[in-house]
Amino acid sequence: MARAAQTDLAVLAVLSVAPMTGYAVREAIRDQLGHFWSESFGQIYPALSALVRDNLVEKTPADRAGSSTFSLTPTGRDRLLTLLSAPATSAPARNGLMLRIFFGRLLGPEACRALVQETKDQALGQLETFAMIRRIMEGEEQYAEHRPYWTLTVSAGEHSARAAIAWADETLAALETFPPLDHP
Amino acid sequence: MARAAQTDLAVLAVLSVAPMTGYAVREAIRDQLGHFWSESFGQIYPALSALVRDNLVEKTPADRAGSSTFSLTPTGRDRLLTLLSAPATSAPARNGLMLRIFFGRLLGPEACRALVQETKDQALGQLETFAMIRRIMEGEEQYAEHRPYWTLTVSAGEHSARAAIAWADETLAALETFPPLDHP
DNA sequence: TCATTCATGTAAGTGGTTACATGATTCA
DNA sequence: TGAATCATGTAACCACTTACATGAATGA
Repeated sequence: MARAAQTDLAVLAVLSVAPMTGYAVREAIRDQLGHFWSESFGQIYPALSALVRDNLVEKTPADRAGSSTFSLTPTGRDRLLTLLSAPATSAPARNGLMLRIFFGRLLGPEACRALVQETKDQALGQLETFAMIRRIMEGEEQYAEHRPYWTLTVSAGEHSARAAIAWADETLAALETFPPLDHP
Repeated sequence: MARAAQTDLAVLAVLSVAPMTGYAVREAIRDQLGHFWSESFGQIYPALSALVRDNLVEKTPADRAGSSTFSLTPTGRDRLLTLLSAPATSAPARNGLMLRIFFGRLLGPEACRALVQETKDQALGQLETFAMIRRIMEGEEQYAEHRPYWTLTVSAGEHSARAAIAWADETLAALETFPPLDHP
């Protein structure tokens, strides 16, 4: 297995939609994949260099402004398909909210309510964001072939956010019935 | 900010329920926190050593079998409350499934259906696991004060799994209407 | 002219995983 | 007697984050 296959995958994938600069790759990852993927800034350029070295990506000479465009080579496209077909390795779970709720007896019901309310507010905000993304996507015609798939990921985000809100409502109600802290 | 605060938090938290061996800490994290938290094996003992060095955890001398019990000191309890009160730092999102769906046009509807079906099956399995956890928790009386909080995290897992199933059903239906790959 | 955005990188540090290594205890 | 479990650790490696550093183009 190649090292940093995850980052390679994301970079190759965004380049498959259109050739672009490294800066644009970063923006695409942040703006289009942002709600389910992230690459830290300092990783994209090293990854691009390695991909160019391995002939998976082609770099056009820099113009006078110093910017250059990167595009997929045929080999790069093959590699992308291979990576996409490989099973997704999921990062180990680390949900700080759940850890705090699990040991909620130590914090007490009041502090837990605050945490849950915060989560609910975030989920509500996410729903608004997704609604906005849907509106934006309706207007764009150039990526018509991709749009049905993109919509599926938005829908997943919405399902997840609604689930979070439903849980939060139940939990806020339940926490009202919990006894307060003995040792405040 | 302390280094490895996340691991310290998890270790201190499980020790707050009862004193135990390092091995038992590992098992508790895997078995009780497993569905929302993980610590890799090689991190627990170093973390325990550091916590002992900093007087947050007390280590009883090893018996002839070489095992020793760790327990929270009063300072350790304070530190635990501090860490629990700090805002949860969430790891950057990296959802391999969503990445593959987003670029689903490259894989084609059939391959996507397989991925989504797999996700649905996993979620169904999780629901069974949660049902089992609920049954087990009903029987245990010794941690009665913690149980209401533990139940909240199980409920969160159930909400999340049901949301995944609902999304999967919608998505499987939608994918049937997508045009097949042009370049197979 | 000055702030913002576009653009490309490097370097240090670190949190975390994986694999290795060892040995006692328990129970079949 | 031998396998599985309990128990404790180390070492190497790596992916990733954060901060640093630089400079051109754009537009107010």
